[in-house]
Amino acid sequence: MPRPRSLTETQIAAAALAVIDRDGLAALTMRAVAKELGMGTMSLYRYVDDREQLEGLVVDLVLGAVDTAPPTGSSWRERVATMVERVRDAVGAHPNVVPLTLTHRQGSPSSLRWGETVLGILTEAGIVGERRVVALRSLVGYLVGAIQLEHLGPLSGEGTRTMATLPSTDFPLMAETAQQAARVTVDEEFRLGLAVLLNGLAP
Amino acid sequence: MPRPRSLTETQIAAAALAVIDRDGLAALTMRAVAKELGMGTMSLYRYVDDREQLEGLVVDLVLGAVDTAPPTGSSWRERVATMVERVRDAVGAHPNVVPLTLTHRQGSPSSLRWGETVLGILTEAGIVGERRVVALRSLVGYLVGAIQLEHLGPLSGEGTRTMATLPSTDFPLMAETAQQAARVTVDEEFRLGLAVLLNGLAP
DNA sequence: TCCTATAGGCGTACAACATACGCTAACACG
DNA sequence: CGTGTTAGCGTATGTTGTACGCCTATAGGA
Repeated sequence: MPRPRSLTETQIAAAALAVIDRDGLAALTMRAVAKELGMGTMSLYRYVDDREQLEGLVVDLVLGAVDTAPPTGSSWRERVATMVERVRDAVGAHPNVVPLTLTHRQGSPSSLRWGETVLGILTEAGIVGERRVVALRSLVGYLVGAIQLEHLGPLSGEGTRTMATLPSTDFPLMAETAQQAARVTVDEEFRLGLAVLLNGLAP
Repeated sequence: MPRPRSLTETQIAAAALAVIDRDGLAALTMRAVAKELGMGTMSLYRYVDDREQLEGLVVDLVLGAVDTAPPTGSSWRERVATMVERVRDAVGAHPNVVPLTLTHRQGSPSSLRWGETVLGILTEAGIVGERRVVALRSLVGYLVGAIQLEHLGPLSGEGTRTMATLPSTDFPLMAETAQQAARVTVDEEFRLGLAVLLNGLAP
């Protein structure tokens, strides 16, 4: 009976994501998103209660791109690693949204599906009960932290270079480690750290 | 020759931290901090270039409370765990600053001292070279991620309760895991996850 | 003792922001 | 062809970070 909506939540999230990808996270304003959609600013509020809700939609969109189907791989470690790396890749495709992924609680369907798949792999591997709780928690913790460090942290890219030029007298081990770290790819570091964690899950 | 400064950076950071602790992170405005210091708003800019720099001072203050002296403990794992938990405790004392700890690159002296001490323990344990790089990176990654989840994430506190009331038909393992997780303390989860990681570092 | 250079303190001003409110017009259904 | 509902939006408000320029407190030299 009433006038139909002309926009879907996905379209709105896509517009916001386009703004973020193009102009950075600081450029995410209600005005900018509305303009991206070709609407007036206040029209956006017909679809979204709040700026915070808009940010949530963006996170959902990015995380929704993660393939949550159980991967086919030989060992359970490889399969879990694949699941973790899928999230890393999805987020890595939109580096500017990284800060949002934390502020916004991920109770989204994508996150649930992802967790369900990972728990399935762990269960097949004989990890159940409290050990499974800790395993999932550790994996998510490492994933979140590593993504964060990769995109904002001191140990990656520019930060490593800065540390490598430290006064070696005050922090000799840090300086040495920074130089060694420069010879390791960001991808390798992520994978190797994940391997350490998976290794620690062994019975 | 000129008029002397009446405030130290620490005093400013403390005032900002007081505002954050009392009224939340959203209440951190230049006006609020200035009022907390009993000054006019613009006077703050004599000491700080930017709001971002002010946030950096707050993070430094919180992280500066971490004891970076090498702990006395039997095994190297225990000593590393102590170092990691010291950071968790320091940040946990001011939960509202958690989002700031990530946005702001930690090249602070406290972080460097902390890293140096941890690297020392790892070196004593015979972990050197690339393995040491990966070890430090994993530890920091887990630390950052776990803190984040603990304070903003879906797997802790209220989030767990929400998940426990999920439709068990769609996500049976997630629902089961959430119920099991409810019987594990947040502290226990953090420590056990850390133990998994440390276990994985074994040669 | 007074003078002066320097920098601290702050009032005002402005642009950008999120968002409340209320209007008008478009649509679906009878 | 009405009529009710809602989309779209113009206007207005309060809050934010911060540039600018004034006044004044202070320390060192005269």
